[in-house]
Amino acid sequence: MKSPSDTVPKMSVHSQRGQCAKRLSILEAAAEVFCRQGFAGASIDEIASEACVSRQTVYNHYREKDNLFMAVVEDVMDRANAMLFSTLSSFPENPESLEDDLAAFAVRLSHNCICNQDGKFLRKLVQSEGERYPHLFESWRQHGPGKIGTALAALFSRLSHKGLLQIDDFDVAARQFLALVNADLQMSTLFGVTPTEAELETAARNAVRTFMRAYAPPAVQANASTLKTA
Amino acid sequence: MKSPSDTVPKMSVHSQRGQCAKRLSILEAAAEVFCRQGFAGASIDEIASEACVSRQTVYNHYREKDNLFMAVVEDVMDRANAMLFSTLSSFPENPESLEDDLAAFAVRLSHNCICNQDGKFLRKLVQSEGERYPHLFESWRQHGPGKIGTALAALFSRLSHKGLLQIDDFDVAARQFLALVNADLQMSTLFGVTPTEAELETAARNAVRTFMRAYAPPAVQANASTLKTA
DNA sequence: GTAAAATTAGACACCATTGTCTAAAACGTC
DNA sequence: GACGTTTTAGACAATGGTGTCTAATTTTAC
Repeated sequence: MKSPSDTVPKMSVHSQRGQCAKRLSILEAAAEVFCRQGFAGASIDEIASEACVSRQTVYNHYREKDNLFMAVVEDVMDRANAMLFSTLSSFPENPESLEDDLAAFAVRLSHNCICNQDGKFLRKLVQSEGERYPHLFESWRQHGPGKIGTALAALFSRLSHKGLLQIDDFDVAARQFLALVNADLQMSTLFGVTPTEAELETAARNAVRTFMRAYAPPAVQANASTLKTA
Repeated sequence: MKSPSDTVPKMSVHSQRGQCAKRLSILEAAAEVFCRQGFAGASIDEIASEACVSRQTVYNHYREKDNLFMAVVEDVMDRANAMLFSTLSSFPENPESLEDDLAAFAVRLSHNCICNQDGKFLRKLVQSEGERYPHLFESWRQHGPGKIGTALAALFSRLSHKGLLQIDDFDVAARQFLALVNADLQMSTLFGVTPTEAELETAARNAVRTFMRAYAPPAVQANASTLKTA
């Protein structure tokens, strides 16, 4: 559809903006409604109304409900993926204080990838429709945030080689790190409440403290012990 | 409706058994279908057919869909609750080997309360309908398996007072224990696959090892350290 | 300003589902 | 075997959703 700009600069930015705005508006509303009501419970009318758009416009852009659903999933996954990469790139590879820096990283991870709207959507989605759409689950695991575990494992492996951590199984450690970060947030996230920044920090502190106690090398572990008993 | 048994022993056990069997069959099928399709996606026809019962019979017993749904939730919660209590009562209060016994307990917990059909149902349910039916979530948290954390905290507190563990915050430790046990299983449970007994045991071992490293008192911790380096 | 494209409201056929009703059949008790 | 209860199949109206169509209106491009 895209024509070379030299011959046909027909569709100006403005026109695309108009269409694009509608598309985005629909996508956003659809994500919201699908997340709230599930696929079967969501109606096109509701989505259209929430997007401030006529029902017909929805059909013009996305032919049918299934199609819209797929588009929403793809959109959310792309965004979540980008956010995940961006957050992972802030992993403390040369930490000043490993515990502090890991905790700060854990907060960013919760905030950007787990507790936000996209994270919530994907969790609900994979949980409720993952069995019926196996390719959805597979795509989530391989190209989406599901691979977060693998990525973290690689990062921990580097810290371990530097002698800052003492880890035997990086994949297990990565999964445990994630699990610990989630431990205090699960109640909130399950219910759909976004935790406050303070809650996020407390959860991260608790998680990292336990993680460090389990995986810090002897020297640092001794340090942590004295801190604990102090 | 119930009449005193001295005047009207009309309905014999047999007749009740017939009705009871139908009721249970419907309840079971409904749980299955609601779990698979969600509330909106489940149809009475499908439930009736899966229960080998006519649609009218479903309506005779449970008037309307909402009512049936509530009944299913209550039934599953009661069963899950009973199973939870039963499993918690097997917590190793006087352990021979704390690590081994905790791991065995973790396996029982996963097997009986988390990875079974009821656990899966409740997780999907609370995740997908918890926001729309707040009382459902509240009931899950207070009277259902949601309080598993609190119960575990009390048990850990006893171990801690005995000097077998060194825990500062029992609630945090309990949540972390559960999170660690789930860490390796989340992928499977999210997808809906029931993990094998071997996977359960590996997951439990990994979880308890990390938990012990973080919370074992100095003497035992030294022991674990030597084991680790050996 | 004009023409093309996009958007809108509304009507529409179609289908699935809910919940009711009825008459026949099956089951249980006595 | 007669009676009351439960179950069943099927028809049924009502509802709400999907997806299509059309004609009018608005937006955008030039």
